[in-house]
Amino acid sequence: MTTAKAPLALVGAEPDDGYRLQEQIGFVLRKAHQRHVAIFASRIADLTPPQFAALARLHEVGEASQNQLGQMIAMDAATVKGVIDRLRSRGYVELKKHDTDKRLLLVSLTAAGHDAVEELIPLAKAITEETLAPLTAKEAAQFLRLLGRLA
Amino acid sequence: MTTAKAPLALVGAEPDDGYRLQEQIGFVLRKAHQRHVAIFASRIADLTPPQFAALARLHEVGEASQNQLGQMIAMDAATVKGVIDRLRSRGYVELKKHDTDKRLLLVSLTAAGHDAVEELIPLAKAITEETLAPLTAKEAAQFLRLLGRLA
DNA sequence: CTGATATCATTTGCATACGAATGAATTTGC
DNA sequence: GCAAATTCATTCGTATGCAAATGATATCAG
Repeated sequence: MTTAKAPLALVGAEPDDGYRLQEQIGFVLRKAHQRHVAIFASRIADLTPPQFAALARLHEVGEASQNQLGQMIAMDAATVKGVIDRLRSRGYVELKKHDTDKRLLLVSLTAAGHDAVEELIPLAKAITEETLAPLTAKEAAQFLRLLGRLA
Repeated sequence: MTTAKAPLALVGAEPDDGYRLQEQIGFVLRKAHQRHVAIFASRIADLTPPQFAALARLHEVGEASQNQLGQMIAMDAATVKGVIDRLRSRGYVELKKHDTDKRLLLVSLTAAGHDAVEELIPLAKAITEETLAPLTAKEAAQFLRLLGRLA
């Protein structure tokens, strides 16, 4: 039996021993996300990515209850409420009660919100491009495809 | 001029018009990260990913100042402090002042922290595997390689 | 040596993010 | 029809995450 504490020139058969944080998907995912958020902030200073996601989705679908919107942008009810509150205080969205179902609070873009989204969409595309800049076009497409399967 | 509001059976030559949140890297990255955190929580209930990252890094390097540790796990000083505080209140790490440089606060694992990391490392590997499960081994390797370039 | 700079830890304020609890309103099951 | 289960919005508590300010300490420049 081998009594060596550390493998000397190991033959590639002992994958269990080393643990490197850099190889853990979560750690790298977190760092990539951080980098993206920084790029976003440098180009769109007055909105956060979640806020923009809410506006962009409302621009697509027109109107939704808070819960529905949350599902559409992967946010739980508590988080959505905070995001919508802040967007409302800036005049980008408005709330109104549903006609028949008194539980629902419908969210929609104001005119200002609509204008803001349309102005920001080109910037958002540029942000995606800058985030993917370290990759070639082919790699970026591959990456987006795989990332989509993990999300 | 065309007055149609929506393109009817468009020929695939108009990439500028559509904006789909699903295609924005940040949105998908955020969702993938959320999914990973959920997997992590289901397997390691009593630590968060950042807390585990701090423990794992200390396990690698032995001892570091708060700022150094922050750089090693991509956390700013304010965030590190909170994470270390919580780990300390659980007895996983301890702090001591640097001998000569009175500004530095050195962080290191306690015996309990050391044991915890070694127990959790196999679970962390399983978490990475589960997160990458939607991909084949080849795709996962490719994905990790590309993600590393973006992080 | 000393004033300017830099570094470190800390604190505050704001913004996600989620679990859990709550009360109001709706839908289901029988 | 009506009790049970569900849905919705809200609130609370905890945990990142970052910008900015602060005070203590160290280093650097001249």
